[in-house]
Amino acid sequence: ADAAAHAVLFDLLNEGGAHVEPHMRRFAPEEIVALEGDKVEVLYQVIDGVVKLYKSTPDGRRQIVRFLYPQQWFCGILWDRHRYTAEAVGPTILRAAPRRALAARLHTDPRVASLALRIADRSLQLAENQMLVLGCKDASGKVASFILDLAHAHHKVASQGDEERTPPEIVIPMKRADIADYLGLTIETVCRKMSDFRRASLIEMVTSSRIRLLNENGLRAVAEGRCGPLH
Amino acid sequence: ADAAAHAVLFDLLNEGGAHVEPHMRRFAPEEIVALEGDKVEVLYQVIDGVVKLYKSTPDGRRQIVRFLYPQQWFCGILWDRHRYTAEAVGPTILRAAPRRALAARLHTDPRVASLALRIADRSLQLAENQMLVLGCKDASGKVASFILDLAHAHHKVASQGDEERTPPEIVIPMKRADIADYLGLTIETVCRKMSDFRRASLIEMVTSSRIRLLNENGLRAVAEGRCGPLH
DNA sequence: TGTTCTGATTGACCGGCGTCAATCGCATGC
DNA sequence: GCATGCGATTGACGCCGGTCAATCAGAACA
Repeated sequence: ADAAAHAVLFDLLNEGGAHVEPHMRRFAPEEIVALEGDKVEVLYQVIDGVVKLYKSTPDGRRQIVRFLYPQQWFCGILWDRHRYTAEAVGPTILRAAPRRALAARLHTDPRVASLALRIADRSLQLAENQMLVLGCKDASGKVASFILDLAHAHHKVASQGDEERTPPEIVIPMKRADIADYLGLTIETVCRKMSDFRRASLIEMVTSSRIRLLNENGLRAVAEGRCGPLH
Repeated sequence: ADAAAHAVLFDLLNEGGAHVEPHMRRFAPEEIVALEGDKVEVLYQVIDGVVKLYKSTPDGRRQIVRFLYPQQWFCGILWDRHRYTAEAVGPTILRAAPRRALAARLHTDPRVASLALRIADRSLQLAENQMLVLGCKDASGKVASFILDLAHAHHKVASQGDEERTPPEIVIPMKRADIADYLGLTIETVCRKMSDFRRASLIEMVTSSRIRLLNENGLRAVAEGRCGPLH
């Protein structure tokens, strides 16, 4: 339902009088898409890959506010300047649309405003959920929550040989440092917790960036704090 | 600029065909305004007092997502159900408007959609800033940031005798437990940090709920992490 | 296939913050 | 005035997670 809203916005843009030509842009890993504080000239939609949005503190720390997955908009129609930096996690393809074209229709076309509202509201909901994770959960809970979110966002790759009765693989597209900056932890703690989960047979690590959920309910128990320390 | 948007929404509601009669409601301290999960029937605007919005975890912890101050909307036009609980901090007066009246005009009146977008976007910005605080800052930084936010939100009470050259008082309307749940800390840590600030002459505590900024730049240094421990 | 580099993992150590508990301060009611 | 109770404050103590450092694993490249 959310993905639908994101997909429709571009169609709206091209219909009617505004003959806008959105164009694709390709980004390399670690490449900056937009810099915090820069003017917002262009809105992006993720076509393929993942983008991280982060704010930096004066003392060099980073907080990743959100990861953007395919279909989702990097959308500051109302913003004069970017509130955070957008950076490609891996090789990424984005669709770009000039902000002015959409901003102009914001006050005339209720459908544009309504869709923008829906997208902003979805962003708000994600931010609120993340605040709960950041403020209430311990390290184990944070990492477990993150893995479960990944699993249910359908960013998984079905296991090729489906003959076996093993759960599908989950691809973790970002590196440990990004996970740490997203969860308010350090790289080392993220690693340790994932190793804990592996030792407790909650997950299986195919590679460091591909895992399998062996015990989803157990992981959910950890995420919700019901659960002692994993000896 | 933000307060203006909040104020205008009600005028929009009453103009035109919708003869809506918004009515005032009075709430006692700790009184629940809306419960997480309940249907959203009514939208509220704070007239006087402060409201806290919080999510609860299965294990009894709370995360206060935001404090609402006068003029601000508790606004889930798009929501089927409340995403968090709203509770009055002190004696509070709210103005209520039926959600249907606004939701109906969302898809026809661009001004309603545009204003709702502006409010949602502002909420998003506040949530993002709070994520930075929750994820990146230590206890001192969190409490210092909170005090500075209060100071600049103009919720201060000018000191009666203005003859003296002392900074104006800042009223802290919520109790320590609420501050703790907002910052992801415990009551004790909040107390300790405020005592640290007092001992370092960064603030003066007139009462436990009324303070004065003695050294705003020093407090900002603490908030931004530039600053050793306050011996 | 070997080299190199980046990222992931594990270990040792310790300091900040949570936990538990006692005390204080202030408001409210009898 | 005195009792009661809630919230704020301070102290003691222990553990989780940050810091520093070493090692491992896998990808990229010649």
